[in-house]
Amino acid sequence: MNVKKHRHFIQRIIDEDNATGKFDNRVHTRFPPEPNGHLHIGHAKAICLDFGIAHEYDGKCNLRFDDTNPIAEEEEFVDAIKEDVHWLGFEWDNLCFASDYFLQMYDLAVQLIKQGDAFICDLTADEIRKTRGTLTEHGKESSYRERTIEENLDLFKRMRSGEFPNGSRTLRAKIDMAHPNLNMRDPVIYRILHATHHNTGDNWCVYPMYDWAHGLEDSIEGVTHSLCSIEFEDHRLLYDWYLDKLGVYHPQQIEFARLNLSYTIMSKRKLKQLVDGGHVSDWDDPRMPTLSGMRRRGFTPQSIRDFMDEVGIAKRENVMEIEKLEAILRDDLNKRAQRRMAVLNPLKVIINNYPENESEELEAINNPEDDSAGSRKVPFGRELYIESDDFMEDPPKKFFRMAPGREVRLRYAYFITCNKVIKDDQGNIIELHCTYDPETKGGSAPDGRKVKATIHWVFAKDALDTEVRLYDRLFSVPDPAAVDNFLDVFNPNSLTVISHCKIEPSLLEAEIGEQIQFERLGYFCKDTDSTTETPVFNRTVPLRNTRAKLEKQQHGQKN
RNA sequence: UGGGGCGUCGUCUAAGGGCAGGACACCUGGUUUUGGUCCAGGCAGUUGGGGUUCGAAUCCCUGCGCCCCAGCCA
Repeated sequence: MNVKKHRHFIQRIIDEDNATGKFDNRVHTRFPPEPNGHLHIGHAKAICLDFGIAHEYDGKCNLRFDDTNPIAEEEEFVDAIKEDVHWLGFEWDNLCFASDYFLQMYDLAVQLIKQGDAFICDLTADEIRKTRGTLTEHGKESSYRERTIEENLDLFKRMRSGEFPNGSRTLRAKIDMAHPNLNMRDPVIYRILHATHHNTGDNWCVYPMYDWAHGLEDSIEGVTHSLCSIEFEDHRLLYDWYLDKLGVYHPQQIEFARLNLSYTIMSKRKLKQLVDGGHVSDWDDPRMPTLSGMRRRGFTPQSIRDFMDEVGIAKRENVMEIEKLEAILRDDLNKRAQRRMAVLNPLKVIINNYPENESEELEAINNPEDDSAGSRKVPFGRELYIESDDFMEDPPKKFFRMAPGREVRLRYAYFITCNKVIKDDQGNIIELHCTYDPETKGGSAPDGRKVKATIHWVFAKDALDTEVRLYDRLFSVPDPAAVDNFLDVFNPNSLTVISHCKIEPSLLEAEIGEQIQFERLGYFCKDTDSTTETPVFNRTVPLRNTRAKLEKQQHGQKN
């Protein structure tokens, strides 16, 4: 029992800090999204870490919007992010906005100027870039670097009051243009942006840069461990420099590797491109790796949290296989989803020896993994629909399902045998004539004879007509981010819409988003696009299918 | 080429001087009224070379490889 759980490097750091009393044994984290798009599965890793650490150490975690760039940010995204964090199962201690600290940040910038550690620079963005130097060459100091403190103070005040146009001046830290870390070469602290901010409106026309803002946000909120992704490692030096120069409370930044998932992308910029370009319906398109998309697709928050436990926390670059996510999803869904029967591609079956105009109700188990889910009645009669894939007129060796003269079981119903195949003019199979054995009611034969297959079905008279949407991976290659143009590898078959599917009538009561297993097919949920006339179901994930896998392998060998 | 990081089964991740373990994937077989679930078994790894040590994935030295940084984005 009592298995010693592995502690990842961040937990070890915190354990050490608590042992030495570095932060008075407080643990306070924050999840700091920029409201410029929807959260995705990569953010879920950070959310589970930030909130998980706080919970584990009986500390606090803030939800903080890092809203320092009014051009990219929207209120709509603030709401979406809050909804997603809640849905994932977390409750923040404080709801914060970087923009609430704009005045404090401004005052601290004034302090920095007064200390002689910052100056107003009149160089254009282009000139700053050209004088920054390169990876191997030093930069050149700005000609405005030695302005007097008084002049800097005056200009900064006038920048704030709106006297100057966008891009005309910046406030820059005075550090070292020869520094090997490019972030230390007199980085910009404030830029002029005459833009309306979602939170502060037109109160400001100067906005702080990330490096300046982020450390101050952490400091103001009393954050102890500021967890961020690995690309900010280079920025830690500057994070520390600002906090030290200012002499304010100094949290510790710790970096970890972000999550990558095969066959998809995590770049918010690219996801936005998919939305804006109409390649997907919206941020919550069920194919998207966004939390809103995954929710609509039918993922449970539990499955995402379980996945993050498997992902682990480390610094090395990683790509999780999408198959692992699906395995964990199925594991969760298998336990919680009720079973129903649905036929995606209907083939009519007529049971000739079943009395016309009669029907009966048969008992079906709702979830074999959960006795408490009970059972239901499913209607049965003379005319049924079965999956057209479940019949082959001339079956190959390993095909166990229905074929002429072969007896199979209709799940929870009877054994039936096909004795006539009806075709249309083009030779397509349109109907099967069968006989049933009344002695096999419920699905077992009193004489003990066996069948090789059990197939699902729906009673034609009571079947509901529905649309089903099948989803496949968004991209056709494992690493779409590595391709020149990721749109070139967008999977054209990522969405397949099937109409006139037949589902059992009990599905009328399904709620939007409720997870259901369509027996032998996969896990599905009712989509928000459903209307009273036409319910729409999303396939969350197919069942594992060794049959299809084998067929695929055999097919691959032939070619 | 400057700086910052990272190298353990195919993929993720443990082992922090003492039997290289787990999960997913893959392969066998069993159970089964879902070709699902479940059960049993199998395959498979320490970036190269030196050194320290009774003992090295782990410590040291030295190669090699990969990732990030030259936004007035975050």
